[in-house]
Amino acid sequence: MARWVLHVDLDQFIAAVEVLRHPELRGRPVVVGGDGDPTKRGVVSTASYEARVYGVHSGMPLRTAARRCPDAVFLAVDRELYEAVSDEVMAALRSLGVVVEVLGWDEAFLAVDGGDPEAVAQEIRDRVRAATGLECSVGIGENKLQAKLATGFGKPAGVFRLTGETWFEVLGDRPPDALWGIGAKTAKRLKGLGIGTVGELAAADPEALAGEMGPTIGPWLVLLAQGRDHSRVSDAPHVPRSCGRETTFQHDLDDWEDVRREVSRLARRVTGDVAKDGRGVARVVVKVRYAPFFTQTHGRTLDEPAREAALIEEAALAALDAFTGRRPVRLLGVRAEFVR
DNA sequence: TCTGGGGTCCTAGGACCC
DNA sequence: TCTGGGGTCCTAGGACCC
Repeated sequence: MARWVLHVDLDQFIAAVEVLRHPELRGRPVVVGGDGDPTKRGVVSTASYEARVYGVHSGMPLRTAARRCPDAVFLAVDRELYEAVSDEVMAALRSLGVVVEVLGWDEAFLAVDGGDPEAVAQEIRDRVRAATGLECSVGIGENKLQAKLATGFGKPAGVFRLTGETWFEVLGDRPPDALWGIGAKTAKRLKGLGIGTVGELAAADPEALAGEMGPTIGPWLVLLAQGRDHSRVSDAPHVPRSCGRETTFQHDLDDWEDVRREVSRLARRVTGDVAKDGRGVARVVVKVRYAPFFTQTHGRTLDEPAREAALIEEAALAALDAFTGRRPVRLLGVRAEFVR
């Protein structure tokens, strides 16, 4: 195993890419999300640092962002552009000749040998800037978990090293949801068990937590809090387990005939994605989110793996029949699971 | 005041089988 | 009145991440 893991994370990636193509926006609050219209349903994908000062952040409804920062420039999400720039970033990282594991558009792990990881981190920052004009931050750790968490302390445009030696000094008194994989729900459950910090979680009994949180997750949480992680940095190409499409409607769908028509449309879009993949589909799952933001799913397993549009659409409509509620619908989704 | 779209993995309960 | 126990598969829901 390489001595060091480096985690590279682009700073405000989507907003920064938009500023690159609209240089006149540099220094202004920029919010990218939805179709760029903050009066519509949608959330913030990324806000520039100038917008974050106003309390705007990822995941926030666009309407809320517009209220908090009325002077912000709102832009539509442009996936193809971000994918293209992301490819340039990853190519710059691979030019170092090390194993690169891509994690979405704007993040990667690198396995690095040698005694001066800070020098490698600076080299990474220089190469990414030269190739794309973008700034990134780099976390250095003895494993992926340490490196990933280190990056947050290096932002923006910095480098931070987090090791087994400094782990508790840096994270011990923080709440468990500072960790990668623990969110608000799990943090709240842990709090109910008297565990309020990373240090306390690290000292918890894995067996006892298995009883509370499940046989796999319980013991894993303790390892996470101890900063232990034995997973390798891997450049094996990612093989998707499923592919899906979903839509939130600007106005809730009241008429179930409209719902059926939209499910058919989504199923045909998914069929298009499936055709590009080439593998067969084993199961089709339909998701319905009703107006009060309550979500249900139902699926249909195909008699045998298939790629034909008619069969996938038929399975989606059959799955839709399992929904008996006829309340207004705000979101529909169709997901195809590939044969394993 | 509202809450996207793309995913992954784990859990719990029921069905089913021997 | 009592009605095992273990293993596996399937399904829906939950939590999390970018």
